[in-house]
Amino acid sequence: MSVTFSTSPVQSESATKLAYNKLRDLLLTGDLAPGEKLKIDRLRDMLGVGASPIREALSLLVSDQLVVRHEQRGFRAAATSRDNFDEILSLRSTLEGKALVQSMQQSSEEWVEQLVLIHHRMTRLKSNGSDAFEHEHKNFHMALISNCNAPLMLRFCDQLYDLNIRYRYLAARSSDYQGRKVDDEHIQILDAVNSGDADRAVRLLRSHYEKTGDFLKAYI
Amino acid sequence: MSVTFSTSPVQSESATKLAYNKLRDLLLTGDLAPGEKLKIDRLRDMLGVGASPIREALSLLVSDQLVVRHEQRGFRAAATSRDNFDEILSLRSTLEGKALVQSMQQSSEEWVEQLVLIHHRMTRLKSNGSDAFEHEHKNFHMALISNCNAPLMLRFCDQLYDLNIRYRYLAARSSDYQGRKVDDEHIQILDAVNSGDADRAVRLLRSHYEKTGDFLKAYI
DNA sequence: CAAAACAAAAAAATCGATTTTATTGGACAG
DNA sequence: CTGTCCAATAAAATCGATTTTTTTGTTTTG
Repeated sequence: MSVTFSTSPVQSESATKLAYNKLRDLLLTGDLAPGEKLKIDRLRDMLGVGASPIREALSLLVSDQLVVRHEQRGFRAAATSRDNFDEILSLRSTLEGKALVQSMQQSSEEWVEQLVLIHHRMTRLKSNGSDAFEHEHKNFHMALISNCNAPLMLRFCDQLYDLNIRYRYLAARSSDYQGRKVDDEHIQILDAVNSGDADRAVRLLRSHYEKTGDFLKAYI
Repeated sequence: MSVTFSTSPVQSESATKLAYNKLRDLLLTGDLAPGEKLKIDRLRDMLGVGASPIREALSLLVSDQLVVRHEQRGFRAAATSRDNFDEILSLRSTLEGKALVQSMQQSSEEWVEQLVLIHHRMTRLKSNGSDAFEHEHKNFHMALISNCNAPLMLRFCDQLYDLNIRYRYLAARSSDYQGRKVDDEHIQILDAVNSGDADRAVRLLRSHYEKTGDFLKAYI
């Protein structure tokens, strides 16, 4: 396969995709606060693209549940609530538990090696809440369940992860928030996966979420 | 509260919502076939609205998993596959099972009465595959789990219902498809709900899906 | 003074036209 | 022939302007 370099070597992404990524980021970090009105013109100025890509991106985010649309009165950042947080946790527990079991049932050498690698990369970045760490942390959690061969479930888990992390960022805005030490738990889960003990892995994963959940609830 | 009739009494829905509803319908029934290219111009002509609402509606359908978007090469109706069908069934079983248990745990007089009413309306329309019946059938299944007080889960179940029903419509296009008799099963589930036996209700609901699933698999 | 009616402003929604990108169908070289 | 290159076409993506709807603030009326 030959590649031409006559045109730009970097695949320039579409304005819609760019808007989608930036908006999602702003929503997850809370720069666009829960419940906030999302005026097209303002976003147009912020992101430097036209109204059409903005509206398309917002439409994508509607089904991601990060944005709500009110007929003829525009878009808003989805609200947050204690109930919503609890539900996210409960659903993650159910779905990721199921996905982890399935992943382990068809475990493979490659998958486990991949997990170890991603875990290594994540720990190198420390749990300092940097964007790079957050990215690898999501990577790690998704990798843990990625071997389940169930794309729909993974898509739901991905969505739920994002909905969940928004609460973490919101908590981080609180002045007295201190990130929780979690790498011990990650290592234990990884160990259970490695030893093929699915029951233990799921139990640890759930406990990991419960602990993080209880910790975060103080800041909601 | 007073109502003026000086303007149209029917709240005219936005072009986007109209496009969304029509497109979803076309996708669910298979009029827009799995894998089919969805050209904006063609849809524009079909639905009589401009490109912007079409693109917005398609973006909404992307996250609904009924449409896939390929960067710079437009939209396609999501493909179907045996694996996809199996996964939908498995997820419905998990999520609706959970939702039904939660609904029953906080069961109320109103909710059960609502169920009975919706079941009545559904049976009156016979299981003849008419649009009206299909609508009530979805109503019934959603009502069954609607008391769970878990909007995210309901949203997932709604999505999965739609993904699932597409396979039913596709099967119905096969010349030798005969709809399955299902009302006995509905009645049994309703009975279990009414008697407060959650285990039995969930068992029956799952068996209902398994039977329908096995039946449909012959036509995939 | 409270509530309705209206006008002005702002914002959402939509359209038509333009720009960018991908696809198609030869023409040509090896 | 077979694959590469190029031009013509088709389609996607985006923009700017227009239309429609909602919101806001003011005035009028009972």
